[in-house]
Amino acid sequence: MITIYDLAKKTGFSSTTVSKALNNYPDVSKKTRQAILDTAAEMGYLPNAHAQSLSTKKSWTIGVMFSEDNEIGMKHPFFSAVIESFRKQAEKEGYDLILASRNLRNRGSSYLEHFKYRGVDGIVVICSDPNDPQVQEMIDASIPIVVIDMSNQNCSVVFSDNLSGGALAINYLYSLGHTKIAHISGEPSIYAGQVRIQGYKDAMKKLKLPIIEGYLVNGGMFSIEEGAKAMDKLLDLKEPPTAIFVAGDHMAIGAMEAAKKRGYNIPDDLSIIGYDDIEMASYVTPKLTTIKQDTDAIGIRATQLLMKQIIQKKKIITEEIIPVELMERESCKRLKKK
Amino acid sequence: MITIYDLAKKTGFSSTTVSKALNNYPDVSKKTRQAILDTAAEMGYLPNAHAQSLSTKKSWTIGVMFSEDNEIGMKHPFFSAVIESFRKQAEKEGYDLILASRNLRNRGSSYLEHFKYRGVDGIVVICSDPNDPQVQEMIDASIPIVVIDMSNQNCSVVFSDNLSGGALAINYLYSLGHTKIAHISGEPSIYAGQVRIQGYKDAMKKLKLPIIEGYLVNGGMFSIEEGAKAMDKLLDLKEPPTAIFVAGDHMAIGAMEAAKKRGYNIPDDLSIIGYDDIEMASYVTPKLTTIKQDTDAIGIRATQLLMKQIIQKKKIITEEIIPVELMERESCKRLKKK
DNA sequence: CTCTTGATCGAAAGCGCTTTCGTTGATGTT
DNA sequence: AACATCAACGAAAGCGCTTTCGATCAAGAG
Repeated sequence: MITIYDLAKKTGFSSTTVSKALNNYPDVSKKTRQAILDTAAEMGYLPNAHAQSLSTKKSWTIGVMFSEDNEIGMKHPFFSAVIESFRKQAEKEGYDLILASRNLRNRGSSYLEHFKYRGVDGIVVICSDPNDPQVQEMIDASIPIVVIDMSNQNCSVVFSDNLSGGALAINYLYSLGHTKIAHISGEPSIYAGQVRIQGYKDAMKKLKLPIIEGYLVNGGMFSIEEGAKAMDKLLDLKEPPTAIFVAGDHMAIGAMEAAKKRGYNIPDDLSIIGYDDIEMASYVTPKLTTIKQDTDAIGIRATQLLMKQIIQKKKIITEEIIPVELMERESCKRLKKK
Repeated sequence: MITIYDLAKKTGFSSTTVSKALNNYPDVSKKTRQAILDTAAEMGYLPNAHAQSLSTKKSWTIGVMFSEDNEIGMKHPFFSAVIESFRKQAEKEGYDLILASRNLRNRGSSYLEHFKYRGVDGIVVICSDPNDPQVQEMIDASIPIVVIDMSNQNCSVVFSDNLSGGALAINYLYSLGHTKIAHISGEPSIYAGQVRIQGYKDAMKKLKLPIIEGYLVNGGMFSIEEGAKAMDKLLDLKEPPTAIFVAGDHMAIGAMEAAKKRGYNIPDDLSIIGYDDIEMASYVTPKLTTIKQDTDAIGIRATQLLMKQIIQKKKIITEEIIPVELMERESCKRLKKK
C-alpha cells in the first residue's frame, strides 16, 4: 500500500503538503499540487479510508437496517426497491451503504452499538414496527437518522400516504358501484397496516357505507398465505363483500388465489385492489389493480433528509408523506346490478 | 466517545493492558481482565472500528458489487435473494457488507479502487458478464474474491448448474412428448445465457432432436418485454414449436403474455418452462414450470469460499456448481397427438 | 533600506487502537 | 543465597491521515 509518505518522498515535499494538495487546501501552489497529483496518479495512490475516518471523524458511510420480523430482509420487493433507490442517491453524494448485523463479532450487540462501532455518518432504517426497541434506541441516539415506512415524533420519517391510499382504493371501488367493501388489513401493530385500516374506515364513513361485521379481517404480516386465509374468512361470511381492499399486494395475490380456488371469478364476482404495486401485480391473472407506492421517491426523499441532517449536524424532526397512485388494471370491475 | 484510555484511567491500568484484556490476550490476570471488562460495560465502551482496522489491517467488511447493465441492481429477485443469503451467512462470521459505488467522492474510480480504499477483506460480485472489465480488474487483483453467476479460470466462482438445468428442461419437455422444442435464450455474452444455450443444444442433440431454423432466439437481457418479443418471433414461424425452454422466468412470463395475446392457450397449445423460480413464477397463470436456482445454497457456498480465502490469505481458484431443480407446475403439458 | 504582507510549506501532535519487547516482582530450584 | 523461571503489566512505536500553528521567503509599502 502506498501512502502519502511515499508521495512525499517521491516529490520532495512534506507529507503535510501532500495531504493538503490532495485535499485542495488553498495554501499550496498550483505547480506543486499538480506535481503531487501527477505522481499520485502515477504511483497509483489511494487514500486509506480508515485512517481518514479516524482522523476526521467522518466515514462517508451510512448504516442501513431493516427490521426483519418476517425474516425476508432484502427479498421483499418493496424494501429492496427503496434501498436500491436510496443507494443510487447516496452514491451521488459520495456515501457507501453498510449493511450491518446485530452481531458485533462474538458478542451480540444492538444495531445502534454496531453502527457506532462502524462510525457511520447516518442511519437509514426501513421498519414498519413502531415499537421495535432497536429502532427506538437508534432514534433516541444522536446519530442522524431517517426511518422509512413508519411514523415517529422524534426523528425524520418518510412513508407513503397510507391514509389517502386507503381513500383512493375505497372511492374507486365505490365509483364502480360497490358498497359492500371489506378490508384485509395488515397487522395493526405495523404502522402501514394500522394507517391503512384507518384509511379504510375513514373513507367508508365519508361515503356513509357501513362496515359490516366481519368485513375487517387481519391479514397479519402481509404474506401471500395469510392473504389467502383472510379471504377464506371473508368468503365464509353469510353476506360476503363484493369488493375487497387488501393492504398489500402479496396478500391480495393470496386472496385472489383463495377466491379462485373457491370458484369465484375475479373481477366478475369480486373486485380486489391491492397495495404496493410490486412487479408481480402486473403479471398475475387478472392483473392486479393496486395502490402504487413510489419507492423511488421514498428513497430519494430519505436520502435528502439524511444528507441535510448530516450536513447541519443536527437531527431534524419531520414527516415526509409520499403520494400514492391508483394503478387501474383488471382485478376490479363495475358491480353488476342484480 | 469513550476510548481505551478512559478505561485505563478509570481502572488504573495502562492502555496496553486494557487493550489486551479486551482482546483476550493471555498475559493479563483473570482479575484485572474482569475489572476492565466490567468498567467497559459500565462506561458503555465501544471499540472504534476505524482505529482497529488501521492498526490491524483487517476491516471485517466485505465489498459487494453487482454489474448493473440492466440498471436494476438489487431489484432483481435472483440477485437480492443471493445477497440476502450471503449477508446472513457473512454476519455469522462477523462481517458486514458494504455496497460500494463507483464514485469515490468526486473522482470517479473503479470498483476495485473503491474497495481498496475501503480496505475490505474480501469482495463478492454478482455478475453475469464474463467480459466486464471492472470485474476482470478485481479478479486480477490480490484481494480475496468470489464471483457468482459466471465462470472464470482465475478465481473462485459459484453458479448454478446451467448445463444440467438446460438438460432437465429439455428432457422434461421431451418426456411430455414434445419434439419441436425452441429456446428463448438470454444474451449469449452473458455467462448464464450462453451456458443455457449450450445445455439446450446438448440435450437436443442427445435426444436426436433437430433444432429447427429459427428455434433459437435471443431474448437479450432477460426482461419481460424481451421475452414477449422473442415469443412473437417464434410464433411467426411457419412451423412454430410446441414447447419452449426460456432462459429466465421474467422472459418466460413475457413470453406467456405474448402467446396469450395471440390467442394461444398455455399449456394446451404451448408448453413453457422457465429458469430461476422467482417468486412470481408461482403466481402467474398458469403457474410457471421452471428450473429453480438454489439462491440460498449459492449464497452460503460463496460465503464459505470467501472466508476460506480470507483465512488462508491466498486466493483459491475453484468452481462450485450448485444443483438446480425442476419445479413442475402448470405451464407444461403432454403433447396431444394429432 | 526596513517593515508588513501574503503566499508556500513543514513540524508535530493527535485520532484510537495493536503489538513488540522489556521490566518487575514473585515463585521455585539447587 | 544465588539463580532461573514465569506471570503480569507497561512504554513506546506504529498504522495513514488531518490540521494547527509557525517558519520562511519574496514582493510590495513606506
